[in-house]
Amino acid sequence: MAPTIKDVAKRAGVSVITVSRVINAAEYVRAETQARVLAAIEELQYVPNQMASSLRSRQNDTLALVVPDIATTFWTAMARGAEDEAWAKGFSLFLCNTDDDPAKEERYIENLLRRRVAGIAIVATLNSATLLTRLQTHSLPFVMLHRKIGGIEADVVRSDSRAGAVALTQRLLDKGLRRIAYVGGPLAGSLGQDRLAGYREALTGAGITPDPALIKLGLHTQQSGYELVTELLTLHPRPEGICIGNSRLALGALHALLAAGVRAPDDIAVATFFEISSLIDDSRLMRTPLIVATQPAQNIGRLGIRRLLERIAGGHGTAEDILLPVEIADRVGWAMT
Amino acid sequence: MAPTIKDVAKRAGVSVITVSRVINAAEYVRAETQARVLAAIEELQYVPNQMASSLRSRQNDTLALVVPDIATTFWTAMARGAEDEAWAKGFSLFLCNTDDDPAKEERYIENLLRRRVAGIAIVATLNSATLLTRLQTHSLPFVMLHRKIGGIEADVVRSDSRAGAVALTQRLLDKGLRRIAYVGGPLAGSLGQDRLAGYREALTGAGITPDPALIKLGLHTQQSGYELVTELLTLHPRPEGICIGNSRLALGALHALLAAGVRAPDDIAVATFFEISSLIDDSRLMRTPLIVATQPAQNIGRLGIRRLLERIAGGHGTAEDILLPVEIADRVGWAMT
DNA sequence: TTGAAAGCGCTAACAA
DNA sequence: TTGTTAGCGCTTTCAA
Repeated sequence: MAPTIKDVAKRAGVSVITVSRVINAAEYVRAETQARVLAAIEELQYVPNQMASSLRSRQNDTLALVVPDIATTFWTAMARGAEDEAWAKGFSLFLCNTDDDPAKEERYIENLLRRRVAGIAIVATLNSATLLTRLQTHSLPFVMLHRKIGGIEADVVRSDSRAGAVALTQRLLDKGLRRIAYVGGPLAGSLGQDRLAGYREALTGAGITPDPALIKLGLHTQQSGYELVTELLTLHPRPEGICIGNSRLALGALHALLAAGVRAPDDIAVATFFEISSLIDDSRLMRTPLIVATQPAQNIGRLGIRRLLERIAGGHGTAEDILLPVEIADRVGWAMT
Repeated sequence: MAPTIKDVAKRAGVSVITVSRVINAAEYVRAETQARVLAAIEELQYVPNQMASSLRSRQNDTLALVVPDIATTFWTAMARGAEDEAWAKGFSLFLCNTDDDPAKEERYIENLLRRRVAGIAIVATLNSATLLTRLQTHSLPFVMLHRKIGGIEADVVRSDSRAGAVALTQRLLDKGLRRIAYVGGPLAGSLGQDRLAGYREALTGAGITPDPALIKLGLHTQQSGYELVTELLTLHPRPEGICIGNSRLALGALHALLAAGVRAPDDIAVATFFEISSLIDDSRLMRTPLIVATQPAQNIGRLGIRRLLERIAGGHGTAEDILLPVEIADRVGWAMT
């Protein structure tokens, strides 16, 4: 049986509360007393029981990060940023992996409620709304990362998709291109909406009226990217550039160009959001020159936790929507990050 | 204030222990009583307090995984396997990120001891020995993943480095090559030793006496790989093939070949262990055909947790050293996984 | 099938 | 500066 605070107290000839004070680096302990207690702790190899402490003090230094997949670079970069920040502030981070599966997500949230974690940072799915409401019912502080869910009054930390899409499209415009297409996923979430809006905004700003025939929306899949771009290639005249809203779509798009013998950027220039490197499985694609918008995944995690801790500390006020800028870069081949 | 089991009991008109029985799906509760309790739980939105339960019952369903970096694909693949297995068995997994920094590792272990986690799966560093002894002192079950530390009597789950090195070298031999060099890291850990041993073994098996001049050992860095291969290229005659023990060394090696205008595999064939994709930052390297040994990261995580749970359940017996086979593949360009 | 009492290991609140 | 008492929310043990 592991020694308890009582054993230490007995050994040091003091009361348990004195030991508690030493452990918690509290004041009002004579140096000599403290030394005796520390010696007893050392002799008994005593390790305080965090659960007991937490139960009594109602203080918990555990946070949770809920992401779709801990094996995807975008999410792990975020997790890394979150972990660093939590660690720096003396908190531990529980990592939860939902696979975007509502059932798994729900079981995790339930688990976190039972653990009485101090707060949750979550990459919500569209089905998360009721779960998040549940958190509010239990007054468990949380922030949303990357994805903003409508109807929920809570802090969000995400990249500025609209500005990113504007910048990507602008790069194509700067090359003198005018017929610029857009390939995106479903408009269900704010991400898709913002990116399409950014594309339109850039065109309008350049005095171009967005052409509905050049806007193709499908699923967030490689297959979809392939099909949508293949459709675009049948147009006469063909688009001169394509702005793409998502990594998987981009991979499909590149495959479609390859299959059609269309070269980027000479025939059609490609500008795309890109989050993940793990899907690249074809070295021919890696050499396609692209304009890429990279999202500050690590910073989203870092600032998300920072905001969460502010909430926990009671820094109230209205919910904030924190937008971080995306970085635009020309890539000769893919650069993995 | 969150409702407690007491509140539920009052509302349902039963004793707290009856509520406890319902929560824990225990027997000896009349269906009608159970229904009343469940109704009360629902009405109060009661969520059991896991810390209180755990404190009293001395049962903890939390495991920990300690890895060098949660943002490196090899470790996250392992984490993913570990998480899946833990989740399937009804356990939660605490993910800890040490950066291979002994101070950080120690703080984490201390943290885990305080939390009274049920067990730890750890990718140990060479400095971990005393920490692991500490775990044994506290009878906290643990398994080592990927790296085997000498002098510690504990379960290990890792890939079969020796067999992997044999297979890589054999592939080069099968191409009819005879002058095969080896580039590896320090021999401090078992990994480096096993890989070098495998290389020697394959050569000896083919009737070739390993030539000390062809064996170059340095650090686990890209820089080291560059330097060692550059040295190899000054030999007359030059080696016809190189077996490399580590990803970073491999990247440096490829740079060296590129700089010297040596083409792989025509001039020199390269066979290498490869764990990470995140370091690839040069598209020219990606196109180099290689023979690659891939380690079953996810399975290491999965089986590690499985073994850990067996330990926790009291499946005693002597410590096992579980070796998983590596997969050897020819890669035309890099395939990211 | 249900309940009362005790206590897991710690800290808050107060007293000395 | 130190100690006493009570109790955090739950489960164990025993009794009914």
